[in-house]
Amino acid sequence: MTYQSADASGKSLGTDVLRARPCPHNAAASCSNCRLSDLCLPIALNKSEIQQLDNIIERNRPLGKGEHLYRQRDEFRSVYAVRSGSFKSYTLTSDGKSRVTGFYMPGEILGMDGIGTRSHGVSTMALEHASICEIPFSQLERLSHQLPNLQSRFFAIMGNEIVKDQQIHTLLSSYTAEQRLASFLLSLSTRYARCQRSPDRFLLQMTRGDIGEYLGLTLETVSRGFSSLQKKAIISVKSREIAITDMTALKAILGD
Amino acid sequence: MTYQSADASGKSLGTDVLRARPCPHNAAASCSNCRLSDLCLPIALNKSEIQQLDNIIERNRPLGKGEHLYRQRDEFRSVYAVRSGSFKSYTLTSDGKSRVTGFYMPGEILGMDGIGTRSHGVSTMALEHASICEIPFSQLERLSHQLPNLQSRFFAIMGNEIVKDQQIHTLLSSYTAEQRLASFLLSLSTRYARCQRSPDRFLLQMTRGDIGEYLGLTLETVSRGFSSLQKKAIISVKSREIAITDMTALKAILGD
DNA sequence: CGTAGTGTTGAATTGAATCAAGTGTCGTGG
DNA sequence: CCACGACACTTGATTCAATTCAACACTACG
Repeated sequence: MTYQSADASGKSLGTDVLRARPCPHNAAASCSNCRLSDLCLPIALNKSEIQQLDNIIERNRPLGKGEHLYRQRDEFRSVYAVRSGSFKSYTLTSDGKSRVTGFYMPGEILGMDGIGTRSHGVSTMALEHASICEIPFSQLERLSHQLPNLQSRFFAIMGNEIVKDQQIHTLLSSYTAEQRLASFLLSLSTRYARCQRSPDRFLLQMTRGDIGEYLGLTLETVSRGFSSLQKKAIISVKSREIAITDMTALKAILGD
Repeated sequence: MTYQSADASGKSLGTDVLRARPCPHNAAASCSNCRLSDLCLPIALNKSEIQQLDNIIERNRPLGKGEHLYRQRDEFRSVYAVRSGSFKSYTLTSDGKSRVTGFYMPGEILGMDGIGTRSHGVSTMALEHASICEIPFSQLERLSHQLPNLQSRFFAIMGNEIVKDQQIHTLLSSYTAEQRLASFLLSLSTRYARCQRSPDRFLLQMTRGDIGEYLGLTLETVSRGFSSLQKKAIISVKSREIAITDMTALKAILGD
């Protein structure tokens, strides 16, 4: 289900913020008029460059909740920009358990795990109705070769991905359960803000189990963590709806 | 201290393997005759391309043990290829503790954490006498723009770094202390093999504390883990010297 | 020779996992 | 339209793996 219907439950935390402005599914038929263009691949490209990028992008049919964009071991062909909705990437461990490696929101690039190995190291699944821009990598390489700005931009995107991964490394190797959750919520908050949505009131599209698999915790610990943060009046939780009521305190949990 | 002197203690685990073939410090004055060229940046480049790459590389004076290559928040200028010796990258957390984000061995590329942000997110320090090839990034970008093979190669290197980081994410979020150690030793083993050194007999250049900071464990747990693996006759440990005596069993620890 | 850094091991403690029970919600099909 | 089953979530009790605290051994080096 999408956030709209969840909000329609009547027991929602608050106003219509959660219902407002779903990221556009069909609106943008090109990068030029996509309102995510200032946080996606096109940053730092001029009009004609964006036009050329546009030409190689394939805008496929939207994915339904639970549908896979690609699966672990699939041959790598493309990277993807999230246009609307959200995704999770995950691996299956040798004993069959799944581990979430990342969540992706509008304007973010995913699928870069296949670039070096030519095969995807993780599976990626839509967490809700979602749409993507598919960017065939061989064409992206060819175009990057013609447009220095695009090459630079893609190097930067990959560099940022590396930084993000290193930060998670640090988080997993030294934070307590509550610190991990605080950090997770803050990350969602800034990313929602980036795509013009409320930074202190949003709907989780993933389950407690997904969050746990991402943060190295069990779903019970995630649930207890939310309860505990709520008891401290730092957040307010109603099932998937989160409101951050004391941003300062939330940040303080990460260490003073 | 270098591995030579440690080996000279007289209580070494075995033969002269640890002493043999230190990765060359001064030998390679160019990529063309560097014996790491088949695992470093030059892979997939032809002779003339390697020549051009060579021209932008700066081969600085070697670093002594404990010296920094760059520090967190330093302006980003270059990426680096390890020529000899080994390095650790680490961050300082808000409460002053350090967390190791990676170890780097000959032929590996480091410093990519600065590409997106234009400033280094971690500090990098030599774990022993070591030498590096500095590759000024603006020049690398310019040259990549001229040489599609180099652009491809660097995309691949960054992609592999992302995959490696995701694997560590999985490791930290689901492995036990002993599994983390087993995985760490296996990683070192394959990387030593790649640079022509023994895969089952090597010297750790990092402290138990470093390993713990990398794997999200305390140094005591690392020490106990080594002792436990030794008791099971899977490895043999004498301070920094490691011999893997039962590779199959070591791999089996990671899950059947 | 003494000191600082590194490593080992033991005992006590603890934070999160596991096990378990129960509630709430949603979608489906009768 | 309601009942049913599947899932998601919460909370409590217990267990356990790793941390913390502590003491001591080894090595390297000024």
